[in-house]
Amino acid sequence: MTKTHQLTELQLAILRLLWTKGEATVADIWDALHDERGLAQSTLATLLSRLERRGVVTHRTVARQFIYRALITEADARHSMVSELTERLFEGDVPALVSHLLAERDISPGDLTRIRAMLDDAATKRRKTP
Amino acid sequence: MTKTHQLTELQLAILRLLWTKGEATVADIWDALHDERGLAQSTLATLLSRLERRGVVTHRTVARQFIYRALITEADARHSMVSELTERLFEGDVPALVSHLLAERDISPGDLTRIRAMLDDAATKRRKTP
DNA sequence: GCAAAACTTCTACACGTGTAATTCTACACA
DNA sequence: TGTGTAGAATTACACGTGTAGAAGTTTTGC
Repeated sequence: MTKTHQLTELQLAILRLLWTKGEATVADIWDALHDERGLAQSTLATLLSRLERRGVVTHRTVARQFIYRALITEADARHSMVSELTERLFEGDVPALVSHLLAERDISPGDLTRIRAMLDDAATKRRKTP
Repeated sequence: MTKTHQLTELQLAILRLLWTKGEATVADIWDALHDERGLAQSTLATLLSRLERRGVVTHRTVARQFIYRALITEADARHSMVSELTERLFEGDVPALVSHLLAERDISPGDLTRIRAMLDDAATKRRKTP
């Protein structure tokens, strides 16, 4: 999965369902999404088949019903989208992105603590697994 | 500047020039970009006028030549794009994004040090400016 | 056996983006 | 005064995405 996957909000909403459910039919996805989004089933069917053409999902057929499944993991998606953003906006400079995150007000003191803990953890792991 | 600006790579390339130069004509931008991208001036003119329609740039006219200037700052762009990504991919959980960054190993030990220093700095500033 | 239900597939349209040729316009120079 | 030219405006097309109605197909309930 070396390719870079740029995914829109709606595409991610669909993928999130597939990631949590493992597999889902168009009807399943419609059930989950149509309340807040009010989309037609045919809309979702179109989206799914386009995602399949892109190699992001696949399906098997059971009783002539399509059961979709993601071909990329959430980590794949996160990795390619975060890398892309870091590249585009911070010339690949990860600390610059972190700095931006810290400078923005949308991070609480508790978040700071959590981040520090992760940092310690990461440093420890580094030492053990070089 | 509350609106959310999603910008593509090419749009950002143009904006970066405007941010560093302050102002630029289509020809200026063409000079800077056409080597690696090989774009026609009319392409850039189209892009600029679309960005102007979106309120991202503006221009003044001097000797019937358009001199463009960005209406949003680099910080604006970073803020809206990073927020968008954090929302889309991490349900707004900033530490989760940082965690991802740390786990993804495209970060060197030196980066870890830099990040820790920034963290200390941020914590200090917090205490002073609550 | 036939009609309704359940799915998939086809077709269509609007909008943003990348891309650029062509046309329009106004000024400067001969 | 006429014309070349520089730059802007117009027009065009392909592609991805969101959106969905319509049409086709297979099952199944009566």
